[in-house]
Amino acid sequence: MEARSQVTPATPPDPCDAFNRDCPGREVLDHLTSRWGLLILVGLQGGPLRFHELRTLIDGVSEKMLSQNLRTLVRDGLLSREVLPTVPPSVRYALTPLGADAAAPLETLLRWVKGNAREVVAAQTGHDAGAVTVPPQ
Amino acid sequence: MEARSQVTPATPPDPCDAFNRDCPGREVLDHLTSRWGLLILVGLQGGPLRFHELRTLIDGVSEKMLSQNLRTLVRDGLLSREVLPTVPPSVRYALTPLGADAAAPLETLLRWVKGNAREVVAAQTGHDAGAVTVPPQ
DNA sequence: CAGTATCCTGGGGGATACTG
DNA sequence: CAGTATCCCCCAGGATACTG
Repeated sequence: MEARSQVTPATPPDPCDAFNRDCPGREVLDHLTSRWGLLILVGLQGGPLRFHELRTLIDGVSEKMLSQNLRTLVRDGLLSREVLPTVPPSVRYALTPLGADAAAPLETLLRWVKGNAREVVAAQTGHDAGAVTVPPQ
Repeated sequence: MEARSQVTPATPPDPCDAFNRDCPGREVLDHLTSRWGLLILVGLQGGPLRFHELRTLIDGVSEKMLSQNLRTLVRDGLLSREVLPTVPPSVRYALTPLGADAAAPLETLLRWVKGNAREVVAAQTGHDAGAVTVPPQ
């Protein structure tokens, strides 16, 4: 294994660039940036939450979508799922170390949006106003 | 207004939290994290590109989707679109300052995926192997 | 409480063809 | 070259109902 010095001196073994269609990163990226997946990951940064707590936190998500996304993220190794042996069963979802790692840039993104959404909306309306295809006479 | 001081003393004027369903940030977030939107923004970090250059860079995108996403991002004020008066018309897309600002966290995310996609894939296969519903025998 | 199952609809998104 | 228009399929995702 260490005899491979001739091929690529210092090139990191990363053929997994999302700009390529066959890269597995495409799928991972889709999970991370899916509308609900992103909010789940970031929402869990404050600590573990139960199903219904997540449902409450993430306004507008349906049970189906929440459940579906949770399963995907657990499968991806980004979340852990722990069933507590209480009488009404309760399940606790938490970020794995890998998930916490992924959540960080997502939170940065979310914060950017929070701070700049209004500016974007302003740009939209400005654009719509300026893009008059039919100049008045 | 000040008579309502009992409710929330020092609430920051940011009702635009993407965790709320009616927040305009939801839509902005969708544009930023859409499969092609993200790659366009990050792809333009190296400098302006023309339509077909983007099409080549972003493997697998159709002309329709590229065009559609470009229009959306221009409208959002994240990209600029400049038509050059050449004989075969050429169009140059570039990040606006706002767009460059947004692209930064997206690039961080993309780099994370690039570095950790394999680990996620490994988690997936491990999960699939462990989740044997029908024990062999 | 924490889901799964089923039905159904809108639109994301690909392929192809045409235009300025 | 840089798109727009059209057709069409598939599935994300909501609503509702049922289960352990």
